[in-house]
Amino acid sequence: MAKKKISIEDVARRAGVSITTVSRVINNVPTVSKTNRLKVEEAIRFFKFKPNISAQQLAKGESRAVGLIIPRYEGVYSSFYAVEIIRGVGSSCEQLKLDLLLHLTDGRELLNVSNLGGVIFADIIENRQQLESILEENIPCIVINNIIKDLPVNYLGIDNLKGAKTAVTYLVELGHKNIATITGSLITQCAQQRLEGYKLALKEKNVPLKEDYIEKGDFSRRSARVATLKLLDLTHPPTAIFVASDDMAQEAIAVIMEKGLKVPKDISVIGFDDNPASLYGPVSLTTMRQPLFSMAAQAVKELNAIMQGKKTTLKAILPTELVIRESCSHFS
Amino acid sequence: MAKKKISIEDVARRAGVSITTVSRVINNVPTVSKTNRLKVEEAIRFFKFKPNISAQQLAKGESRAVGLIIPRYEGVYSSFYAVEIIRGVGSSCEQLKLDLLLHLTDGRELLNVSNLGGVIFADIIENRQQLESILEENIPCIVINNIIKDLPVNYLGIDNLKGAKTAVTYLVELGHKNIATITGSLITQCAQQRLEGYKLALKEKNVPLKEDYIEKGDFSRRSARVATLKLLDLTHPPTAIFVASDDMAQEAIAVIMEKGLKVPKDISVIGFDDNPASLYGPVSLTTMRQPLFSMAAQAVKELNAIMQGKKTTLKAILPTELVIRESCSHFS
DNA sequence: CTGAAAGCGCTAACAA
DNA sequence: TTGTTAGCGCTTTCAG
Repeated sequence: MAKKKISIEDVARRAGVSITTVSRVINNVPTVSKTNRLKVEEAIRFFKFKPNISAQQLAKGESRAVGLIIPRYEGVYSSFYAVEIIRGVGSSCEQLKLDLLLHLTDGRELLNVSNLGGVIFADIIENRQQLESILEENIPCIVINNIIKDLPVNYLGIDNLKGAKTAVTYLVELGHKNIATITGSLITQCAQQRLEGYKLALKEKNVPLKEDYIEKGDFSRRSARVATLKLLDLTHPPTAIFVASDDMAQEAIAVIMEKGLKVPKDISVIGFDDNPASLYGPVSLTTMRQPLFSMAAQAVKELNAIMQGKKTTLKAILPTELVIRESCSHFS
Repeated sequence: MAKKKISIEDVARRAGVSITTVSRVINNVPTVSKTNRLKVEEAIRFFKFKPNISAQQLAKGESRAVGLIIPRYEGVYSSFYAVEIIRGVGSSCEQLKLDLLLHLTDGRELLNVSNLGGVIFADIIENRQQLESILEENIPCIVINNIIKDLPVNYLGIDNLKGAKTAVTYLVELGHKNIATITGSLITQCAQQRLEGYKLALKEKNVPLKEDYIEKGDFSRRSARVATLKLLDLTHPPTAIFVASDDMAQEAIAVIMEKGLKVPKDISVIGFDDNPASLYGPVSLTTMRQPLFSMAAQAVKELNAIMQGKKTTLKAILPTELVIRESCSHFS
């Protein structure tokens, strides 16, 4: 902590007022005379005084800091996901003047949130214990990117099921019958849901499900490459692939082109994310847009409202949107 | 903050000891009898007691939290850089049981670090004021990815100049005479240094510098695409390109291939980063490896040492390393 | 080995 | 509009 110790008292002395008055100025309490306010402000500037946050938190019994808990599973970081979440949360925190405490966790130990005003869980993977313990402490909390029905918790998720269904239905309606999928890491709820949506769409459209057409990836480009190669090697390769992330979809397209095939002429590819990078490949990617950044930003706003007692619960699921570009075409 | 208020006092009462003894147990002070220690531990478990961090900080006058300040310039996040830094810092903080406070900043307002034990600046871009003010406060501080000679500050940088020079020299030694470069965002020191290194290498090898061969990018794939197209449209297009980031290099390769040219047969491309994604394109990328993750992780360790008074200064520059893969070949 | 008591820097009644 | 005073929950002398 800071070595020098200019405290509220020094400021008070120089301004010739009580520390209470200084405190009032700091906290923008209106009942301070103009003269005193000016004197205090001068003294603050003079000392470059900044209030001690720990003391403020202790005295007020509240905090303007939010904790962002990110599970540390293999490949979170390569998945475009973590970055968007951190950006969204960070940007909203900056706007609302909230401090942001970032916690990468393997879920093994409980969190001490005594200096936090609220907590955001960016997905829940192998760390339900932490969530449950936070819930007991009765501190404002929101889970994002995960829909949790069996716990009394606020969440803000994305409709991955419907998103995937929309994507695959789109492929079916383009005339495709042989539609494969490359999944994300199935320890995540979103990857599970996207796989579910894939199955559901086929079922509704009476397209038979082939186990060979389901390739398990883990959101890494590497896994997408392996998966795509396997799909291309099948006796009856698919004519369309639904890939669980844009990043993996880009890799799939690269592999397909390396084999001398064309996208979308020979094989259609649809992704999931709407990663801006998808615009600048050899073929611009048709994809399902999911609002990660705004989900994260909104979560902070909602959390802030809850922290201020303006709101109590939140259970919301954000929609995705089909973005049609060049990587899918009619089956011919 | 937590609504329930089990304090050290509750624990003391249940254990039948003074709060001082409880405090001793919490802080692992050895002078506590085994019986008392056990009683206290039982009570802590019973109440699921977690010490109030703000109170601890206030009483101790020190903090185990480090602030990571990330400048908010256009495109930080698309640059692989921020993610690696956050990962490295986050991972080290977890190991050392340090809290991590993340602050995305546009550099406009000063930071209140009263609840921090130390600060890491991830690059300095338009926020020197913040740095200078921190320096005045005399709080442990390290700047990473930036070499600052004119301020008495600890830094841990990367030898971008030499790295770029090595890369370009490698191209020259492969027989190339027409070597272009696509720069990163020149408001960053690293991009400037890489451009400098490019020029230096050409000079040393007596290869004339052509202004046409210097294309300004900004670390985004988009900018790389534009730049590459311009280079290919020149009357005498380059036979080799040094690109300031792997991400941009990948895009350059994509563009080159779209034009029906081959990498490295027609044009050699070398990147900078050693982004794992570079392995999985159509051509695996030759690049300069820079140790971002470990730089960040090391910064935390050094900062921790400084916070504990075990060390006082740090001025270090980490080397880069040429990683030869498939995207460069002899000029023929 | 243990506990009483004095603060850490600030806020929040309560009086004035 | 202002100041006095009593804490917030914890650590840390200092006696014992």
